[in-house]
Amino acid sequence: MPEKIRPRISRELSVGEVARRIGVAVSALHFYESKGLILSHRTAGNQRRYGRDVLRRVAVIKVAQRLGIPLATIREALNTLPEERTPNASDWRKLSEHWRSDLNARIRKLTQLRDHLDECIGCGCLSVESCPLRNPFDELAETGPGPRLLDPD
Amino acid sequence: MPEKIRPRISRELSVGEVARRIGVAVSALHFYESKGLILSHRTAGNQRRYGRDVLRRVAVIKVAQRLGIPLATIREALNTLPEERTPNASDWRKLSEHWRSDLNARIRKLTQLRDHLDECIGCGCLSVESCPLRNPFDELAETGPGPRLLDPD
DNA sequence: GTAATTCCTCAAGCTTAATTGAGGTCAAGG
DNA sequence: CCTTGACCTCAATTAAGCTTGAGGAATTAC
Repeated sequence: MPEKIRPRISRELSVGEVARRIGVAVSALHFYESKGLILSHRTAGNQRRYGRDVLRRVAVIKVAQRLGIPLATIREALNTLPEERTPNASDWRKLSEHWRSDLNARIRKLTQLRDHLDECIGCGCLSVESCPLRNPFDELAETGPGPRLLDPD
Repeated sequence: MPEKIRPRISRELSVGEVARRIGVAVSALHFYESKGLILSHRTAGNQRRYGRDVLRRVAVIKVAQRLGIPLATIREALNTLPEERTPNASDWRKLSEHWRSDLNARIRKLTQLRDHLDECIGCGCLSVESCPLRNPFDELAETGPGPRLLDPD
């Protein structure tokens, strides 16, 4: 046997390849693995090898982070993906639906804040009870009854 | 002189009073002071005393934090307020204007992200070059030339 | 006058999302 | 064979925004 199958051509990826291809640091991949967001198996020499779908997973992690979702929450969402098979388009779509309502809520909140900003900072009403900017409970208003601003979705 | 003017009735506030009235921890007020976001003077016994406008300042700090603005940036904004007199409605309004464009940019970004979410996570396009979700440079598009989504302000 | 609060300072700890470095191993090319 | 370069683990460090605790002083309440 003069030569093994060359790993460069196999569909398994090393940590450095994954890092280069999706533009994250190797240390970040180690970190994501330690937090349970991605999985790898090891070669005989204890090096990580990833299946191709890790590229998609990490891409999704980066997108979710831009949405402001913490890693722990991203991990939970990723854990809803099937483990027994490679996730398909429909699986990924479910993820994005999950986050879309979250995103809509956040957009709504920021929009509310913006719309009250001048009004409330300019005036003297910055009290927790009366001011829509200060009231920490308008979180509730987002999911509970009451008026909705923008994108009731 | 049977009794000093009672500090409770004076317009000066102790750190605990401020904390209770605006719903933050005393330690947070200490922290804001150490970071230069608020000022106090001291009694003969070295205790902090605040002018009334600290209530407004801290309320504004909390609102700005809900907008996602880091304390260092909030401090810079607060430093544009006049020191020689108590800030008036117009001074505060300038602050809110400063943050509004910031806010609009953030809302725009989140909205873009949302609009591409299904499309891009569902499909196979999550590459840094081609995908609007993955492209880290669409930050530039917000301040540079090119199409604008929502609220060109 | 004394007990209960409240306040003071300073240092250390917490969380998130990583990065950096030390010390050592693995793999590939010449 | 031997030198790079990529990889390994583990511990420490970073930054933001605070909180917690220790040890002690000031203020208020009775």
